[in-house]
Amino acid sequence: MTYEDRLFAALADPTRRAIFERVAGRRQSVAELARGMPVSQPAISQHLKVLKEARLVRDEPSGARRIYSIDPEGLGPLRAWLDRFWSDQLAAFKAVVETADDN
Amino acid sequence: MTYEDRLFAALADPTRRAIFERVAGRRQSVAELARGMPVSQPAISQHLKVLKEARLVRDEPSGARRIYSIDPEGLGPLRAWLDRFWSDQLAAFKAVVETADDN
DNA sequence: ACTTATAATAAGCCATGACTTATGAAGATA
DNA sequence: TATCTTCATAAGTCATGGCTTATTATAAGT
Repeated sequence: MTYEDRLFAALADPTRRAIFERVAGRRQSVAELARGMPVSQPAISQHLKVLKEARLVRDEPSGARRIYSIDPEGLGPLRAWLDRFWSDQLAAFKAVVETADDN
Repeated sequence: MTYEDRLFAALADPTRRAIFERVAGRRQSVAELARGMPVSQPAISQHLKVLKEARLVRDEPSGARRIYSIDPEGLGPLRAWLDRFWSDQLAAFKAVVETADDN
């Protein structure tokens, strides 16, 4: 499983994406996340593990708690991938599709 | 299942992403895709169906074949989502994380 | 008309993944 | 030390999803 695979897979689950968005909004602990979401604490921990392995979040101990925050560079590869299809190349391709019709 | 969910889910599978990338590179038929990939034709069709429902590809009949091409606007929502965490906001957040340490 | 090519769908199999409850480890607090 | 909180991991359940082969429909070519 490549790094890119892990990244896309991590973002695929809605609950996990919600966790990521919360963490991105404000760094917080596991219990705090669990309180605000309709799943158990272990579920949260499991999601955080996946997000961490995809380098989307970092964690830092703070006493008995563990504070999770966004990893600023984690979305870099996603943007890089996206940019391969966006902008000029895509616009050009779009034009080709609309005009030409060679079979 | 929301539209965003469908988009992320569609991109999560490596095989499906490979299909999308091929189609983005050059519009082609199902058989053509099947020939170049290590899965069966029905598998390709199933993936294309998911990609189409996520609005990532379009299809157009051409005789007995069906030509699939990229949908230029399909990646828009992904970029929109990404931009919510990128740039200014993320840079600012990164700075906060690195300087402050309020628990 | 018959055969071939193309592609979608149906049905079934199997691995993966998202969740649960139970438990244990590590720190904080009395 | 004893208790409470916090969090990760283990184990088990269940649904989903990606694949296969089989089949059908449609179009092309002979």
